[in-house]
Amino acid sequence: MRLSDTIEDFIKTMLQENQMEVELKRNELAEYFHCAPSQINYVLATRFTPDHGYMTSSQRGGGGFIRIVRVRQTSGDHLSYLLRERIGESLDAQTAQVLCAQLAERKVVSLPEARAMAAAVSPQALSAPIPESMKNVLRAKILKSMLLTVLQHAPKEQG
Amino acid sequence: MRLSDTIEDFIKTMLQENQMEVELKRNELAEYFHCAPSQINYVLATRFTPDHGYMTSSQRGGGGFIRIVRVRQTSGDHLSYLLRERIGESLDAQTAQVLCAQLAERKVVSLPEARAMAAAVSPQALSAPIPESMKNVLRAKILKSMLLTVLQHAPKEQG
DNA sequence: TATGATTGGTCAAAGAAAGACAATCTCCCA
DNA sequence: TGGGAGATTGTCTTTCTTTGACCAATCATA
Repeated sequence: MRLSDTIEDFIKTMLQENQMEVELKRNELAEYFHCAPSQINYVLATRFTPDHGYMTSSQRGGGGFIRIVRVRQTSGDHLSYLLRERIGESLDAQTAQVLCAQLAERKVVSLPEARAMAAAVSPQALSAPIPESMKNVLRAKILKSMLLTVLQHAPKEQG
Repeated sequence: MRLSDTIEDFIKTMLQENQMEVELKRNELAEYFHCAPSQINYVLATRFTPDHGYMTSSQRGGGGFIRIVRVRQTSGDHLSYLLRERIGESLDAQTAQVLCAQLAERKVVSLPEARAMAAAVSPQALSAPIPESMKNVLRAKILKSMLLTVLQHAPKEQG
């Protein structure tokens, strides 16, 4: 397994043990995993972004730290956020996969539905002789279309 | 026997020994068979396609791999019929909608899944400045991709 | 209040796979 | 025997990971 994945798992375990919020020391963690400190930043940048459902902040200097918080949102809010703000007119394949995974994790849609959505906007599904930019536009439309359909048939949410 | 056939058999044996799912290293396999790494891609492209009932994915960079998953066959090779004959290389919007409805009716997929699938290949989802023929090709690919993914995770069928 | 120690951040280069694609090569068959 | 489909190879590109050098902020303390 890749080091970055190991570190990712380690942090996620810490999060679960600490009410989805954790503070860590970059240098300590790097030493623990025998890696460059900047590798920690790499892991955060690629696996703990807002799209992944996390917020990070940090403080330098003596007693410095990195704080990671799992963001909570009601499923309805998340859905409208995706439709209104996040997806937009164009969406690359990678981001699309991340967003679909989050839909399931946040229980906005069921796991099978999330899988179907991810499949619909995967690189394989859209492999065709058209420019990547056009594929990204299609991705956004396809995903929105599916989300709207889910929304239409979703059971009404309790206030 | 041709090398490609040998590699094909090798992978299929691996699949049977590993619950129809396997991860391999392209370079390792190429070295094992004393061939160019790209030959592995050739084997995958010609013998492990969605039409053949396989889904592949991969990861580049350090610790990279290629994953191959065999989708469980439905009775009487119904899946192969759906992929090859019913969907084929191209599918117009109307036929796609009918097909999705049928998939739900015949319990090949659940109703929410069918809705998502229909939404993904609707005219609205694919509205873009590309020729209709291209859209139809995309429809077929998108639908196949979703169908395979859903069936791949479907509960085991009773004999 | 300056100053040095203590952290974390940024960025670019190096390394490690896999993908894309074109150029050959083989083998069969009309 | 010549053409074409399929098979093989080589090369260049892209993507992801790891590392390291240098920068910026904060704290402790003189």
